[in-house]
Amino acid sequence: MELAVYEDWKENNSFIFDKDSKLPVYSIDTPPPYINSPVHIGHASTYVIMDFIARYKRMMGYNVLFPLGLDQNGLPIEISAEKKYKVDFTRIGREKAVEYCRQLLNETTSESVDSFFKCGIGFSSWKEGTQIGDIYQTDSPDYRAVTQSTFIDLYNKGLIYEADKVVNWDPKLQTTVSDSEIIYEDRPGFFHDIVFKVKDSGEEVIIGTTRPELICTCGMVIYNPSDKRYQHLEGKTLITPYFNKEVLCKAHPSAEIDKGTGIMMMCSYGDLTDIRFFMEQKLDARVAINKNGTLNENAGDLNGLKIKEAREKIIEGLKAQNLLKKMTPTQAHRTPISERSGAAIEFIQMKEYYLKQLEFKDEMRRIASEVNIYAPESRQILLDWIDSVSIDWPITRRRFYATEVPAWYCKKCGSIQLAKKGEYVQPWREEYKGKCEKCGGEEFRGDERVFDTWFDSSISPLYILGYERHPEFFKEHEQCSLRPQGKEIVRTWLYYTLLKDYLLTGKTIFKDAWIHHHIVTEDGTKMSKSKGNGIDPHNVLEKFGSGPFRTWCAVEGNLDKGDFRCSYTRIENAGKLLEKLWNVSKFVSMFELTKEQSNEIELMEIDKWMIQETDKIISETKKGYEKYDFHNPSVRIINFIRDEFASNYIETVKRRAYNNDALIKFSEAQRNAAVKTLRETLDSLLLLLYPINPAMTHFIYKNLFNKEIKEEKFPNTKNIKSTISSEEIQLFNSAVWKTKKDNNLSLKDEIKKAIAPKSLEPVEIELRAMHNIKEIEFKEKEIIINAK
RNA sequence: GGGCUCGUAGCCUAGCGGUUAUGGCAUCACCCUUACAAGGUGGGGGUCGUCGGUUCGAAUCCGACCGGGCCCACCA
Repeated sequence: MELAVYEDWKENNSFIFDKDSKLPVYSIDTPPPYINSPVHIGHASTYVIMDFIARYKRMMGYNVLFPLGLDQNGLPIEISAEKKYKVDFTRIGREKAVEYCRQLLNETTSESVDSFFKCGIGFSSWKEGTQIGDIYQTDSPDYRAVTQSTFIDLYNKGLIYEADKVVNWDPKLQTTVSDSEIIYEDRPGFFHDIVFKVKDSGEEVIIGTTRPELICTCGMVIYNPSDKRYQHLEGKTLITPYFNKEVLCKAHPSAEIDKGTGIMMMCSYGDLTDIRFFMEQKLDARVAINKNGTLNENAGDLNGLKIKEAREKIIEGLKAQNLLKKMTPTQAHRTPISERSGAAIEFIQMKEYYLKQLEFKDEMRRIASEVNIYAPESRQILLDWIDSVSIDWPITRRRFYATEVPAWYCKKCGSIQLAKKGEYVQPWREEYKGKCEKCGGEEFRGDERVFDTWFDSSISPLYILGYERHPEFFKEHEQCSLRPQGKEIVRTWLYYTLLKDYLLTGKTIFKDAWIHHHIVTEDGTKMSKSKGNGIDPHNVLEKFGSGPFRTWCAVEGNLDKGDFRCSYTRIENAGKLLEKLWNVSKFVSMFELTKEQSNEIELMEIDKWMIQETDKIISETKKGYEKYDFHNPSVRIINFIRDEFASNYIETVKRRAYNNDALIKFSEAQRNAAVKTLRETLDSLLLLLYPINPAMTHFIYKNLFNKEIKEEKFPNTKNIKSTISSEEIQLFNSAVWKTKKDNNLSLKDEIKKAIAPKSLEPVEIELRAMHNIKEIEFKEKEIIINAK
């Protein structure tokens, strides 16, 4: 049933974004999921909550831009293509690699798009295209052209420079590897105790190392400042064994007293600590490892040997000179390993482009404080990250399926030639059309590098708002209303977006950011494919439908405050809450008013009470929804429907609505008032729940009021006051029910006498009719029920 | 190792200085009452992680510790 509703909305482009509309725009920078992996329950939940936001904002009169993006760039695509077609990209060449990626993407049915559809999400559009609101792909020429044009702009602003950088290098696959692809393994190794000599005294200093072949790159020897054993070496010059080079000895806190011999040699590019050390001490890094995993001329007679061979050779050499004291096996030497090849990672230097960020840290702090972050606690993640930024942003990678650096270099003078803005170019396979601006040269080398994935994705808000492509629209709506995203990518996606868009436009790109936590398993641990403890949204949708799932997303808790625990039972239980709404609606739909009847209304006190209570819940809900809090309002609404509306109000006015009781007769106007209040209250409640449960509320609304709920506005308060206290009426009804129960009476049985609080006096007739009370007396606060 | 965050009944959650701690799920008992048994009504269940401190008063503020979770880094 609900799928038919969704289908209908999709067919009729019900939520299409009209960029020429006069309504205020509310724009959502929806995170583009990777399309080649199925939707995870975590994705499904967060997109559902985004849909709550979009639907609520539409009810508030906004023209909501809620586009779906599909991320089709980068490593995940490359890896699955390699796996699927059983090819090795480093062997087959770039042309073919890109073709395989394209093939993979063509063959991938957009399963995730279908899942979002079945969740009842109302994106602005369901068709792919380049108009504002359309489904967009991050690998489309349109998107990539914008990415390239931002590079050109930033380059021309002098914010991008090229510099040498140390990269993770996989010598086996011949490629750079990103940090996330590195795993650490405990590999057995050896501590080699080798002998350094003090230059002036000839004193022997024993240093332990696991990488003796890197002695040639040793730039300094350090010990801990509080280590008494070595203090006499401060400032002395040591001679390295085998290579006989001079290095300085200094105290430095990164040497630990208990490790090895307590004194260590710092080599360029043994590991990342070394790299940082060299930068800090401003030492010249001497690179000894080639891309193919062999040592170079810096390694003296080890030149040309593979790392392993070099290590064996130098050990022999040291032994011969009696400079190797002993080799101690270490069982747990944590070694960085390439996840894909199993090869030990080496660190080598390569030229990369950098985007300046260090000089904008203060500006970024200001921007971080300007964005409204929900929940505010998450702002700290961003601030902490800004504080810890210590190098400019390296934006280039040596990969295949990503946006290319739009640059060529003159073969004659080496100067850079940038592509024209607005065109998507692939310099690695295309010729530069033109002459060198500097020397008039006509031959060029195309840049072979591609951009870091965050360089692409950090323009998503610009892209969806028509940057560079729909200038008039962008000019008017350049601040994006909302960035919804996970907390784990605050330091990447959120930070880089704020940074890059500030550098491009000088503005704070987002008004609000909603930072969500994660969906975890029932025992609070992370869902992971390898453990097989995940919950598949397809199963959930198949078993229960989107209604219970969406309700669960709303009532479970505040996803911006902490993790959700997920299980089938929890979702199933959430679905039960909807049953009440359905039954209540069935009851209310039994009563209708003709035009004449609705003009003849005499509100009784209990009706006023219901209207007053509905007013309260409308304002509370609005307050919550404004803060992207759907949990507290939805729980309140559901409780309200059950406790106040169904159990108390409906039970009380039931007889008045039927008005066919032989003993108690109500006037026509009084009866009409009950029906009107029933219908109007339900109307409001359905509207409040529409963002959470669009299909069910749509269905009821259509049947009951014959109107399209998606075109309705958020309900207004009526400002009617009542003297009845909610607490007292609920307590009184409860007391009667309990007395009957305690006395084994049926609910129809008679109560002889009841004493009720004074405020309930206006409801006397209805209370008597409802509970079958013979005599009722009103006193200040008391409730006494006499059954017999 | 560094940082962030969270510990409230079997499970989840509200409260975040002031009567007897909120609600849901689960559990137990009773009930086909003309919207509703995929339901209704009622009940039981808590030393608010532990230990100190501030205060007339602490779940709430401060400190230490214990235990989850996440992010980052990973050591000659």
